[in-house]
Amino acid sequence: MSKKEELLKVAENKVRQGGYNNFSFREIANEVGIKSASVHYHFPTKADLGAALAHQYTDAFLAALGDVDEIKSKGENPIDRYTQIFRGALLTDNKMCLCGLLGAQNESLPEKVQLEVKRFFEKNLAWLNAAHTANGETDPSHAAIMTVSLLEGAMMISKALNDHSYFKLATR
Amino acid sequence: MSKKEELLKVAENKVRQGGYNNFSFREIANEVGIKSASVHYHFPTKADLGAALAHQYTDAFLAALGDVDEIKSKGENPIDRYTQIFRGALLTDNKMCLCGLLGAQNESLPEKVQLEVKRFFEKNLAWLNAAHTANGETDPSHAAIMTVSLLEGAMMISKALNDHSYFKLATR
DNA sequence: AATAGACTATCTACTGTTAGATAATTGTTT
DNA sequence: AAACAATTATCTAACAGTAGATAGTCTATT
Repeated sequence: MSKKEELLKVAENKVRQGGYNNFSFREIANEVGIKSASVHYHFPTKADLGAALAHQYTDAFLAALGDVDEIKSKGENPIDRYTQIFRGALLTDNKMCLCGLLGAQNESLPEKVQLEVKRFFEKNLAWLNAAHTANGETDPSHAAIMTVSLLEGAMMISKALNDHSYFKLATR
Repeated sequence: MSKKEELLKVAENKVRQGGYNNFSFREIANEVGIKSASVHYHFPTKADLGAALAHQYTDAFLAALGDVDEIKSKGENPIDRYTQIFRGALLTDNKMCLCGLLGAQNESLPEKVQLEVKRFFEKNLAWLNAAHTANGETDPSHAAIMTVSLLEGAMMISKALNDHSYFKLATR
């Protein structure tokens, strides 16, 4: 793994724990074994790093989701798949959704980062819309916002109460 | 309004925009017209201020909710009341729920603050449990976590997309 | 020779925090 | 009523630590 990739990985964990201000160039540089000034070679500004982080996260998330039609053709429910990916993020990593946390603190973020967070949710809603449509829902766009809201909210509250059983209960 | 109250008000707005790290003693001192050192007279440490903030927010929230039985006796639905209070927080102030944002970044917060955030959600769930019970729900504790998750999540996503119509759609 | 990727060294601005002083008010004792 | 003591709320000044960022240098690999 390149230093650049290592930096993103380390920063992602920190942001998912405490938001955009929860990492510094010095910290992540130390953790991957380079100097803080060298981080600026890969990411000119902190906003660039934050934007790259959210972009990469979104791409990985969409890749994990896969194609709605393909899921349907296997006889699976895409909404179950979606829920499982959220569950994995919380239970395996014990971390918030990166873009959920960034979205909540949206107003204080550099514009570059805001745009990437927006992209995450637009792509999510589009995918969920397609999924609910494929499921024959009468109001797929309503169902889409309900699904993502419930999951992000349940994640947030499970973190706040430090008890994942709340997430499990909400997604039962 | 006393300086102490002013400090809390100003800090609350900043935290609701960008989280716990989105205010400094200097900033809030400037905004209320005192010196940063004087803030420490009212709140020894930043953790004390954060905890006071969340505690006050919770108390005000509970006061606004009122008593479930009283609401029922007027023939109103307490869940509608609950939803309306969230809606007001988002549409009027254009701000996140304080404890929602803090809950999301829980891991990075001082323990004092974590405890107050936990209190917020425990009190909310208890209130919602009573409300759903009064409404005759078959599984009130499940309904309670669903309600608060959906509202917090919808709030987060509306902030992320900078479009309150998503909240309206989710709470239709 | 040129580029990539790191380095050293430094900058300015800001962080929470503390010490110590001051003035104004309030309460208590003479 | 006057004198003393304590409390409240603020101030100035300074601290050590951290923030993101920049300029210039070195060393490999291409």
